[in-house]
Amino acid sequence: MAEESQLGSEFTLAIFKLNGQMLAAGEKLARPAGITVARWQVLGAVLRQPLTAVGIARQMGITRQAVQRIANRLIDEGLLEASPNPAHKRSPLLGPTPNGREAVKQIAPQQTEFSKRMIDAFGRDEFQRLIGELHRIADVVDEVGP
Amino acid sequence: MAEESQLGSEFTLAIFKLNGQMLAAGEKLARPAGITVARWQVLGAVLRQPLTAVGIARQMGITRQAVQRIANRLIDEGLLEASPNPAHKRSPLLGPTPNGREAVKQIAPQQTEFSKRMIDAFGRDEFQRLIGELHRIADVVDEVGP
DNA sequence: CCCTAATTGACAATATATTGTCATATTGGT
DNA sequence: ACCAATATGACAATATATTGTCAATTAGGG
Repeated sequence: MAEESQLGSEFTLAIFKLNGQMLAAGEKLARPAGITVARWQVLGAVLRQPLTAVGIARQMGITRQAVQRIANRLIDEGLLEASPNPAHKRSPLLGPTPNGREAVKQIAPQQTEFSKRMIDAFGRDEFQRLIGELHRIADVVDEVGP
Repeated sequence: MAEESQLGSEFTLAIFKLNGQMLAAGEKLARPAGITVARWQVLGAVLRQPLTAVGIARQMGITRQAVQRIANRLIDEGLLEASPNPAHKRSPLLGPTPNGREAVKQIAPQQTEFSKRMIDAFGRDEFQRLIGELHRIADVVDEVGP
């Protein structure tokens, strides 16, 4: 009976561990550019097109307040800028400044390097298969989650 | 060229998402017992035998300071107790109080239920295989990580 | 035995995230 | 056009985690 519980714990702890590893890897990559993983994610979200804070939050899967806080700091630091949103007076569109774009650009080569090493280690097909498995797991957790 | 980078990002974000899901699931399970996931993890680590704060940190994969902070609060709340450590005067052994044990016990049934639903959804063999994959991924990240 | 290393708890500063509340702006139905 | 419901940014309180520092303890080599 407790056997199921143990399997579930092992599963959860395995994911927590992976999260810690990827977070640590990300910090290591982002640090030279003077930013953190969270700021990198926010900047990354608006590289292609400006988004509102709420839009960034949706994409990142965290609360809008958390994004607001980071976005405000990025604006203070001159990496992000707000431009008027025709569709919403109180919710400006947020986009990267040249400095913000530069910071993300600085990280890119090492991030690509790291990705390549991962892909090489697993094999490209296998790596893609694993990503598929992760998505599938997320779907199942969404379904059966408490 | 940037294709590798994208695959790597997708992988990382999939793990971040899973982490968020399992964290949310854990909070939902732990809340009725009046504790959080982090406190549950700390209490769970010392159920079988008392450990020092550093020992708990090692098992949880976080820094000793983070564990200290949580342990101190758990002691304040009467869920954890320190007993003299013959092997180290400054580093007491931490173990659950009856109340602490009770809190964890309260969570167990729902956690087992959730685990069962996950196992049923995947199939037992498949679920175990996935856990194996997660461990394997962690090993590879440890090897090739930046 | 002694002296240097490493370990450990305490404390502080900082970063990330959540929940809750408030005031204002936006939207949608009638 | 109006009014209720919703969305949004600002603000505050709380929880988790990291890094860095300090003093006291412990461990290990000579």
